[in-house]
Amino acid sequence: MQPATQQIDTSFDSIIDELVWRGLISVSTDLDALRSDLAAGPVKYYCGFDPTAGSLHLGHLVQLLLMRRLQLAGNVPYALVGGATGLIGDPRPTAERTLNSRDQVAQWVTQLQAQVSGYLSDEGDNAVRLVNNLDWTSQLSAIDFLRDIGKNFRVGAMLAKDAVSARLKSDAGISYTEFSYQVLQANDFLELFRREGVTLQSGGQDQWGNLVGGVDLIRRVERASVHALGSPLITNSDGTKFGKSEGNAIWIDPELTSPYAFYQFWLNTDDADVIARLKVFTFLTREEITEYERLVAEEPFRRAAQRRLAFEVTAIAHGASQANAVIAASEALFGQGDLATLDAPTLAAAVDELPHADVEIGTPLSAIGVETELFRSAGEARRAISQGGLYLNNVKVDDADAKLSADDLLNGGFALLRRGKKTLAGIRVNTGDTPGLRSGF
RNA sequence: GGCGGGUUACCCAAGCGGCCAAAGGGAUCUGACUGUAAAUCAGCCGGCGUAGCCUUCGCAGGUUCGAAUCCUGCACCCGCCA
Repeated sequence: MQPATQQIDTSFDSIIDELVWRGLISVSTDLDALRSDLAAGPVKYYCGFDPTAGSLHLGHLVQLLLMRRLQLAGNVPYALVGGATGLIGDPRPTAERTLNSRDQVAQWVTQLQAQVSGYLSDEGDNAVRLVNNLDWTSQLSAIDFLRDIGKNFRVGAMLAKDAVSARLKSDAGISYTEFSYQVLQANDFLELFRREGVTLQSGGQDQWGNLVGGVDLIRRVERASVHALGSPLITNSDGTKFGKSEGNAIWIDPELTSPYAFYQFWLNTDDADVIARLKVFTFLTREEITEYERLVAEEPFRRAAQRRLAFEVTAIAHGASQANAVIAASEALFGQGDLATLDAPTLAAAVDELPHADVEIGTPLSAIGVETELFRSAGEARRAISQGGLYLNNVKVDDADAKLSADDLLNGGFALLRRGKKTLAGIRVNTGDTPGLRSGF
């Protein structure tokens, strides 16, 4: 199975029209002005990613794909990783951030740059440029900052920004450090405008205040009119937060969220959301997505749209071969066939995709469940078993004290433990070929 | 610097000497129904575990037979005044 080619949909007159159709623009500066600038020739644009963790997550993926679409339309992307802004911290609506060490932030910058460059082409005239705002911020003295930059900002306007006013109203208040964040980000836009001629910044809707901060600053000091695009926060139709599974973020780093878990996340997309997700997260054309819209309406039980979505996004993030491997594993594990009929290599590959444990015959199933993180504690495991929520090789486990026996092993010495309907873990048993010595070291 | 208010389990939030492992809501989780969906209903929801025990209510001490609840000190947060 091959993923869709990354391309723009030529049935649209302008890339802007495609972005609007995909639901990627919720707020913007003058769209018609931007449309004509884009029609006149390649536009240089940027989006910033602050290093607040060692990996980007699905919220960032929206921005990366928005950037990619603009790049496919011939424009020049500048991917900014905020080595400076990451040291300050964007005000969250709820509470003050804990500052991370400089070493930590520097390390995250390196990691995020590597991730970001995987989503944007580095070939041709409009290859991606990686920039770091620490390059122009680290040498700035407090006096320069206050005289040259700060003078352009009115406190009244700064206080009016949603991010700041929300915090002022909350119990947490806001530090001067975080209050200053918007100045740094506005200055980034100005620097990129001056140095590189960047005239468009995109970002999430929650960044809108910061985006227009840059636009205003450039208008004020350079007398130039530049653009900003804000994409909507992706929300689930049932009101829960998008991009979380069991309360944990879905990361694009395969070490943090396995490709299998990543694929399963998308596969479980709600019918009510799946078309919107195809628009945002895949390169399928309008025509193809319209067809899936029909399929969801007429035969939702086949879940064709979810399957395609899961495959496409997994391929974008982890590559086509990994996406196909994960599909094969999912089909083996969720297929109708008897697990006992699966051959050892198929099982081995499937177990490899799952959290798994190497254990010995006689280990209590509850302990295996804890080791594979199916459960947080033995008590939770016992509780689940008593509620009928644990299965060994698709057979419900009745006894909270049940242990793994040799009869439970499938081909190749594997077994499968399942919590609830769809959370799986693999069990591998060392079949005793190795000497049973437990020499001290 | 002064005065007042606050810090409870994943989140919000009650409790104000024993009936408190701690109300209520949300989230997560499990079951039924299903399409590895949604909605709905039911259960669970600190740890170990048959009873029972252990660790928790910002931190450290103290009073008491007994403290999340009272006292002292400390830290942090919010507001008003200077």
